[in-house]
Amino acid sequence: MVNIYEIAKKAGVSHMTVSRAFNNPELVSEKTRNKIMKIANESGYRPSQVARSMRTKKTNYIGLILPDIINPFFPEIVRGVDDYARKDKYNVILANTDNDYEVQASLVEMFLSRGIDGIILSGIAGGKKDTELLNNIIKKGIPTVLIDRYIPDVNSSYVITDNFRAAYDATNYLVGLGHERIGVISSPQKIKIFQDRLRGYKAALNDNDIVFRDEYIFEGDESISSGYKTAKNLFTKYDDFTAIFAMCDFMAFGIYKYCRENNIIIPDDLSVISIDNIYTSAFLTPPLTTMSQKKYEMGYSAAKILIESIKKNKIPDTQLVLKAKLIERQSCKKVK
Amino acid sequence: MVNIYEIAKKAGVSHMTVSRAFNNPELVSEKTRNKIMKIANESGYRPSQVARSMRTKKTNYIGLILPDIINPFFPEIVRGVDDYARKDKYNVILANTDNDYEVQASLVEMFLSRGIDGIILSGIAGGKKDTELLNNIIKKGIPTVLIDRYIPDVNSSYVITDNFRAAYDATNYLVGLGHERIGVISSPQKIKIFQDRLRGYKAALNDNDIVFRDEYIFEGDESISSGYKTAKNLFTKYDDFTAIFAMCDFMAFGIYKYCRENNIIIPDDLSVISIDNIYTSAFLTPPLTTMSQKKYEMGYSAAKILIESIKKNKIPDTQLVLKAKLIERQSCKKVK
DNA sequence: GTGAAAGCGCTAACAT
DNA sequence: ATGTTAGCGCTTTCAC
Repeated sequence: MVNIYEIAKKAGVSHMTVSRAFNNPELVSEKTRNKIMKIANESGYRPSQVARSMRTKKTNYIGLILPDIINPFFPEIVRGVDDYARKDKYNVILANTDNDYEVQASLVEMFLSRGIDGIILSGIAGGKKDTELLNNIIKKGIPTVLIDRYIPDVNSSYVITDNFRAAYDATNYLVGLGHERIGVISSPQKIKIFQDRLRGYKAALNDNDIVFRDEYIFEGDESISSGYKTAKNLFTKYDDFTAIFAMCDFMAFGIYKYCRENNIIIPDDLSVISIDNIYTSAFLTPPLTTMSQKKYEMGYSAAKILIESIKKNKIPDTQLVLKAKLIERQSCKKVK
Repeated sequence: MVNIYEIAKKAGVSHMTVSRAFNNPELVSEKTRNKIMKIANESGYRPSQVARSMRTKKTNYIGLILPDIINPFFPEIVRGVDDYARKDKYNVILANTDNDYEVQASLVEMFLSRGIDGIILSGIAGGKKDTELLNNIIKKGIPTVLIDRYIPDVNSSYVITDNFRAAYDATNYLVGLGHERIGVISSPQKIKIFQDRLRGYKAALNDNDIVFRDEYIFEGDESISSGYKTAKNLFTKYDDFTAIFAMCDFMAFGIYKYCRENNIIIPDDLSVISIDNIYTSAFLTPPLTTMSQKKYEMGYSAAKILIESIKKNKIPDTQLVLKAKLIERQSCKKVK
């Protein structure tokens, strides 16, 4: 590939003038600059980012680590990250982990070896190993922003949804529709944000003078199949719930499946609300009422926080909490 | 960051021995190697990929350009690409274009400047500008593999679905169920693969002695809203179709929406089949019968083809055509 | 406004 | 099995 010296030679200037013409055009006389640019264009010259990174110790890459891009929760986040990053001439390196700690750790190593400028960690599970990993990254001074989930004991920058509020609002909405017996299809309570959601549910019941019952909580994971199985458990044990609050859309998808197979009509026999608003939840029958998480904005803001602090050469410390928004569709109905 | 010379010094060897210990361990005595590795670990040494790339002219990056990761067609492709790439210690740089030619072109420039080793182009629209861009890339000798869409006049490597066959099978399936009046909700016929699908539809009718009628083709784009609008057009003009073949799942989603709003019951009043099998089409009511494209495999194979040819230092020339598979769910029904 | 020298961290090529 | 030298293409620093 043609390099800076060739251009310099053709233009009759030193290679430094060429470098300046690209990086600090104001330091080069207009005439010289135009000449250089013309020659560069004709020669198909492109500054080598690799060589530049070598000197500057900046690569303009950010690493984006997430469990699985196939999960419809993530694509919007990725899009948000990419959109902000590209505006600032950063590129995004994407990598899936399937929540495997070993993979996560080796990715971090790989990223460091590649000299990436910062990391966005989305959907980190939050176990002991994860905490260790995150602490490690922070100790190394790599700018890092968490998305969607945070780890309580670790002082890191993050962008998350107000999970307490989202669950509170969802529950409150059901109560407003007259529901009192509201089951919960819960995601793992070992994960902080789901604890927050459960607290929101309890608080809403409490504020409406409805007694909370532990037996109404049915815990699964975050998959459609788990939603299905957990719904089955619930209906095997009780048949008098008028509504279910699912902690994520995927779990609601599973509930839909169970109901379809068992002739339970949503919303006539059962109201369903959840949290997420993934792309296709609007196309279920009936369209799913859900608390929409601002996924795109989460990605966009996380990239903004990360890149701004990279530029200032400091560790990001912003903690951003976004409100979820009720998307009223047709899976909930008034009772009595 | 600690470099190769520091490790060399601590280990009492030359920097080349350290380099070899990492890159060609068999050339270093076991004793020396162990010593080096121990010191490297303790010092937190990681070879700099940037410096390595500088010398070797290989970055182990591949660029993945696609219209929009939010479109559920793409995440599985991305996952396939990432899975293969990472096995070979490559990383994927992801970028969205919204089918904007300018963005595509500037991305290619950016990638070249970054010295990426190859490009995967997914869902390229196929207009004149796109053809120009692709020709340009090929002329520059950048290893490139297309996914999902190919450009007929350009001799490039690609991985696509057998679109003719997919449409043929879909249509044939409907005919087998007794349908004869089958409308088509088509994606843009200026795009080659959709022409292929239309040919498949025609061929299946022909083979079953059903006359093809041009008026039965209703063209939209590839969005849900377009599916809705196009379905509306169709039903305004005709009310006696027993089945519709939609060229992509998104269009089918739009049809579902229209039907729900107009009390047309799928599959009792209307059978619907399409092509894609995106993640959530199984969760529509009724679950969508569709020709499943092997999206993950498309991504995986494209990465394989690309990376293998990068390693052999040649331009990829494999053209891979994958069969779509009928996923029989509940949106189609026998007539009469 | 422009240039010369040095060096970022590594590997290729050659030497021992 | 190990070492020496040179140089990849840039930017930083200092000089004019």
